Amino acid sequence: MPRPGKSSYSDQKPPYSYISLTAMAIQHSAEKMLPLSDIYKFIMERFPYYREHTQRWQNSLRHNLSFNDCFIKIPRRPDQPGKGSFWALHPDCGDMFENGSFLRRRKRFKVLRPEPPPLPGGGLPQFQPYGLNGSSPTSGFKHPFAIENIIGRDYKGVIQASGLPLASVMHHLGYPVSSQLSNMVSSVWPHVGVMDSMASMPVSHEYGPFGVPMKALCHPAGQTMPAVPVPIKPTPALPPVSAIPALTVNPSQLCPSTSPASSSLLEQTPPTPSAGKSALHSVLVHS
DNA sequence: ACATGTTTAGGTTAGT
DNA sequence: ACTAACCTAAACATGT
Repeated sequence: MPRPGKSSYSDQKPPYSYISLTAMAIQHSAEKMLPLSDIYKFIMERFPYYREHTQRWQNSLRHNLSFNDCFIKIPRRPDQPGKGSFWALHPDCGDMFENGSFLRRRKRFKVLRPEPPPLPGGGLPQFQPYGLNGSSPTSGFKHPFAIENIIGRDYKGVIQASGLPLASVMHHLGYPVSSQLSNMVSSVWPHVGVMDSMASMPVSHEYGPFGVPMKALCHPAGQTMPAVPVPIKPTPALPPVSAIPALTVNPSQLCPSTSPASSSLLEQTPPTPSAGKSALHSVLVHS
């Protein structure tokens, strides 16, 4: 497998947004997750432009990690000492870019934060629909991947204080519970096992995503939850970084109006045949 | 102290 | 022109 080499784009600013640079770094890692410092390292090693003004762009990058729901934070296990958490890509973020442009993501549906509900036992909460055209929380949205992050962020205190599983809180709010979230957790935390339905979740583990204790993602022992049907769709995988075309031309040339829409990085093709052997590709194969 | 993470605010740019 | 995505700065909180 090709490995990224030393550098590309000389001192020019690469035609990638911070989101795509970060996604590249994460996707290129063996574990599909990286601590912040390694994301910095990946970018600085490959793009000399980012070896300067580190305060500026690293602040922006941290802002992107926190602000964008396509990135999820995964706490370290006790046997993984070090600073900060790992950052991973949300399982549903595989089609963020289209039309050959890595400067801007495809247009997304607007996600509205739900109003915080009363504590459990205080009645059903009111929530705003998200997605377009008033779609319900359980259907019609195209990019639902922000939801678990929002729930986990907004209701972390409730979850931690009550010991309720995140799935229970989400169910309480009227949200579907993504099986992909469970699958991702189990892939990152193999000892947890597969949580493939709300009715059969493991218990007694310490940590999980969102800074929530693992048990909060699982069923309290002895309790059963009503199963919520969740449509399972295939998760498009991000391509290896070697498949991402290097674009050395003016960014305005990156999105020819005649190019067919493409839904994943893997499907991108270089704008010109010669660009196929572009700077980034060449450094990728000379490690 | 410093790195990491969160949030707000304001400006810029690209797509429609 | 309008909107969404993006960039940058900055204040502040938290963790090591």
